Amino acid sequence: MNKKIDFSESLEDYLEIILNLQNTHKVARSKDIAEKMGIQRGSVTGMLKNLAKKGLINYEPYGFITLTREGKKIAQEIERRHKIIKDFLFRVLQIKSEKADAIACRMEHAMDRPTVNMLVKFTDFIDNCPRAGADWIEAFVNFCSTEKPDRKKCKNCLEQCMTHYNSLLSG
Amino acid sequence: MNKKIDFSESLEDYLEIILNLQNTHKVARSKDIAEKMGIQRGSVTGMLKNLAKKGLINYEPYGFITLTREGKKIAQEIERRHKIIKDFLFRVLQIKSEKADAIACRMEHAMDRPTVNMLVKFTDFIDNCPRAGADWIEAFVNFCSTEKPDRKKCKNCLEQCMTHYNSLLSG
DNA sequence: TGTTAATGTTTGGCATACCTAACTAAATCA
DNA sequence: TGATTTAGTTAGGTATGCCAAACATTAACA
Repeated sequence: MNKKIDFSESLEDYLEIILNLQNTHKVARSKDIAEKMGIQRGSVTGMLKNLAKKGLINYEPYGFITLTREGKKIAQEIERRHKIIKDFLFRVLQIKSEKADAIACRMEHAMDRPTVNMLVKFTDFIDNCPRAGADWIEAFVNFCSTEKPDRKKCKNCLEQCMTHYNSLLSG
Repeated sequence: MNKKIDFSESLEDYLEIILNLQNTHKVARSKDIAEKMGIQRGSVTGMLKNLAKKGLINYEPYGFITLTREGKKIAQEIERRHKIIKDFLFRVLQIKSEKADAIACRMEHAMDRPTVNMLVKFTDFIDNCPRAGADWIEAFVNFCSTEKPDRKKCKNCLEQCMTHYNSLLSG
C-alpha cells in the first residue's frame, strides 16, 4: 500500500515550507508560502488545490492550511534530507551556512532515502571515528589552503590523534 | 563578458549527452540523444533548435550535431561534476555504481562549481590523509554494518594506520 | 535507380508551474 | 457597523518540455 508516487520538486518544496510555517507560526498562510517560495500569491492557490487533491494537505478556500498525516510524513522526510545535506555541506565541505542551505534545498530532491541515510552514517562516522573528528576536519581545511601536504605535519597530526584516543579510553 | 545565464537541468542534460555521443560516436545523432534522454525523437528537435539559438551547438536540419566551443565548455563542466559526485557516492558512500550514476545525474544540477570543487578536495583529502585512505573507508563500511563501534577495534585500527604511515615515510 | 527502412521534423496537444490583474472574502479599525 | 486594508481566489496568459502521429528526408539495398 505504500504509494511510491514521486512528487515534483516544486510540490516537495511546498510541503517542506508548509511544515516549516506550521511549526513556527502554528498555521501556514497562503501569503507566507508565496513569500517563502519567492512567487506570487496567485500561484499558490493552484498548488494548494493540487496538494489537497493528492491528500497531502487539509485545505478549503479561505480556510487554514495544515498537513495531513501523509503530507507531514513526506514533508518531514524532505526536511530531514535538507538538514542532513546542509550539515554535511556546512560542517564538512565548509560551505557557508546560507549557501549550504540553498544548495541543500536543491540537492534534497536529487538524493533518495537510502543515499541520504548513507550520508548520515558517514557524518556520524566522521564524528565518532578516532581517526576522524573535529581536528581531522580542521586538517582538511588546512589541506584546502595549502599547495602540497606536509608529511611532517602528518606525523604530528597522527600522534595527536593517537594521544587523544588514548585519553578517551582512560578518561 | 562571462555570461552567467543559468541553464535548465534539461538543457544541461542534452549538452552532457551530446558531448558523450560526440566522444564515443564521433557525432551526436538525434535518435541517440532521444534514446539516452529516454524521450521521443520528436521532442529532441525542439531542444536542438533551442540549443542552436543559444549558440551552444552547431545544427541545421538533417545535418550533424556538434557542440560549439561555448557548448562544449558547459558540457565538460557538467560532465566533470557528474564524475566527481559519482566518485564520492560510489567510493565513499558505497552507493552501487548504477544508482550512483543516476543520482549524480540529478545532483550535478544542484551543486555549483565551488561546491563541487570542495567535494573534489575532500575526496582528495580522504585519499591522501594518512588518517583516512582506503582502509579508513573500509572502517566506515564496517561502521555501517555494526550497531555500536568497538573501541578495541579502534585501537587496532589506529595502530595499523600509524604503522602504515611510518612505512610510507621510510619506504 | 527505385523501393524500403531508418532517421529527422513538424504539428497539435497536454501538463506543470509560473505570471498579472481583476475580483472576493475576511480582518481591522474608526 | 461601515469603510478600508489585507489576504486569498479566479481567469487568462506564458514558457518549458514532453507526447503521438503525420510527414519529409536520407540511407540502405536489391
